[in-house]
Amino acid sequence: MKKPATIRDVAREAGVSVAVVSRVLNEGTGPVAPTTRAKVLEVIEDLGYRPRAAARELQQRTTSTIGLVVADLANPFFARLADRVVWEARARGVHVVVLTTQEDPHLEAESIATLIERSVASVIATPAGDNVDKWARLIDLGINVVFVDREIDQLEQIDVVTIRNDVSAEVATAHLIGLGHTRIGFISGPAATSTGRDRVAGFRRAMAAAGLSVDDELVHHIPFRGDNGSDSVGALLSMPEPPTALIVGNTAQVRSALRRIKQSEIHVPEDLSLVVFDDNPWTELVSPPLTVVRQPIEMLAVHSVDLAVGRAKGLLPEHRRRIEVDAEFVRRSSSAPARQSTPTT
Amino acid sequence: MKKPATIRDVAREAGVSVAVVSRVLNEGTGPVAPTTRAKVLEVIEDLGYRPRAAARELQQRTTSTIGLVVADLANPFFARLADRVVWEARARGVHVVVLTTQEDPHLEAESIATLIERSVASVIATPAGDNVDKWARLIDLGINVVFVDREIDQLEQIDVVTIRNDVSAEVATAHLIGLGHTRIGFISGPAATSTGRDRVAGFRRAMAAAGLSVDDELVHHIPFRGDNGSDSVGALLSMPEPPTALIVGNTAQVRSALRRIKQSEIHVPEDLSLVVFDDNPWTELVSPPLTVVRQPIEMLAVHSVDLAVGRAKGLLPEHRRRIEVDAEFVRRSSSAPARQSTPTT
DNA sequence: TTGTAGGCGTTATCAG
DNA sequence: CTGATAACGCCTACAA
Repeated sequence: MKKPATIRDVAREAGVSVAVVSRVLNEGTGPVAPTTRAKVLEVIEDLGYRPRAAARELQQRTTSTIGLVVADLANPFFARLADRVVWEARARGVHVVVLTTQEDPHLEAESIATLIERSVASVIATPAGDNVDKWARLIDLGINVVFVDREIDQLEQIDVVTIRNDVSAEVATAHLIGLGHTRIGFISGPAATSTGRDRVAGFRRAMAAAGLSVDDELVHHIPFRGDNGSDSVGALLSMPEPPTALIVGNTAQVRSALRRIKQSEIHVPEDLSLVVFDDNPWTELVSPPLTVVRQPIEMLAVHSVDLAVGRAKGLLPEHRRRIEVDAEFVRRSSSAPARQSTPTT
Repeated sequence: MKKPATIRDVAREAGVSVAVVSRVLNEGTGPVAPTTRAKVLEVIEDLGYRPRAAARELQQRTTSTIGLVVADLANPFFARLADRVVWEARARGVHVVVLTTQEDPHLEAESIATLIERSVASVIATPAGDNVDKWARLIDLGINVVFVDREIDQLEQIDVVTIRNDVSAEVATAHLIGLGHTRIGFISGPAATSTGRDRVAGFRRAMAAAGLSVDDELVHHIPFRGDNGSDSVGALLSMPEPPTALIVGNTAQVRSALRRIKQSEIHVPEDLSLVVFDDNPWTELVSPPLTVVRQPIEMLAVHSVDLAVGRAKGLLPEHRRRIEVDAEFVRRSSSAPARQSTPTT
């Protein structure tokens, strides 16, 4: 266990000053004679020298690290987002510190504190909805924040990358209406989240456009964590007049909801048409393959990293940016025409 | 965008020296009068002061950061591993820098270099199999390395956390043999990986124990990435005498394999019994629900973090540790008794 | 119990 | 083109 070589070791060994070594390390900082440069590079190689990140960060103001704050990586949506973010970041030479919050505002606050300590250049996050002041403080400290997927209304100055949630829900709803469904259930995220609200808004808009009224009992706002998807499905199916179609607009609860449906006597799509917000390869492997609203995760990630890194390098226009990407509606076999409406018992 | 307060600001504001502030920051470093401590804490709160991580790391030798090197987060196995690692690490007050390699040795080497620069305390990794010297160098620099899931034989001094791959495969195979199958296909990972080899070894052992010979054409070593699972299944099913049972021991290829089976005319489990290495909630939502070898990801993560953090704090015995955990065999409906063996066409 | 001063490894400023 | 040298923010002997 030998201690790592420092820039001084390299300088001595190469017979030059540390300043010169520093210059060959960060090209463009200053002039270096070709011969000297070669010599230095050779020594660096010999000693296996690597500049110490901590020392750099200390004297520069910023870091080549960005923080990624998501609820949890066990959720395929976040996992894939994280995967792309890490990948895109690497391509730009920056590292990613991943923090998970389990949708817990307290943990989120803690994560924010951590990111401040690490003086990251930027952070990409899917905010839970609270901690408005904490996020604001981050901005205040000059740390660039990019909200992805979700957003917080009060924080208007923060960059946002999101899918068109309302439109996506609208399309999904219109699809079902077109199939003759009139009683449609909608399971969404918490009303405190932008996605939870926007999707329901789109749903209502589509219903209204078709001249259909919405039975509020059919609209469920449920948390992302836990097994509420199952409960919601249970409640919906045991209604005196159950819906003939269901949209699960809460990606994290799709599995839970699906499990409950499988356990019941309900057949999809004969008894219940199903559309879910999820782009998970497994959705096409279940029976029947699910009609889905596929979120373009890659796009979300790319844009987020672009903003995060771009801001850090200060080469983006001052004003806050809001990037919306379209989700893709993929019709498969879980949605089908409504049966002749049978009068209530 | 005001610049962050430093320890000096706090000291001045509190009317004490930086040493005192430092002491209240790291309790136990030295004595501080209760009143002074209170005053300092108050100022810290007021100024929203946060010690700068880079400065700390610079003068201390080590970091409170560990690196996690996995192939990609889009793979649910790694995603869940990462999730637990991040979580367990947080519980111990350390951060995680996640790096992905896409199973590419070159990217892996790059990741290793990065981790050296960041002078992380430890790294948890699923090594691709090459880069033996690079990993060794990490050790040489005093950075603790923990291999999880896979390992590299030449690196005997490195801590390892893994499931009992051979036994798991043996159990799965014995299960199928018990159901009357004699021609069993096995799709495994690359022969260059420990998991790829060990699982096949277990498979062969079980076959031998039952007095069955193994047709080498039925054993496929395929990469983790790409769509080879589908190809393998295709090849297997189009053999003159196809297997009546199949074990997919390459988690990353389960989906690909499954998709191909669904596309074919083959019925599971009537025509083909199926057992896969995967613990993914979706495996029980497909039809039929899959019989699986469930990897205890949480255990792998916990032990890895324990080792990584424990080593970093130097409170673990010198000698290298090797932790093996049992995988859980979960029988569901994709495996069934073999039909009366029909003679070859 | 508290304060002073030196150093951690780099980069940046300014003379040579 | 190259070389001293002063920060960067924090910890830690060593003094007081």
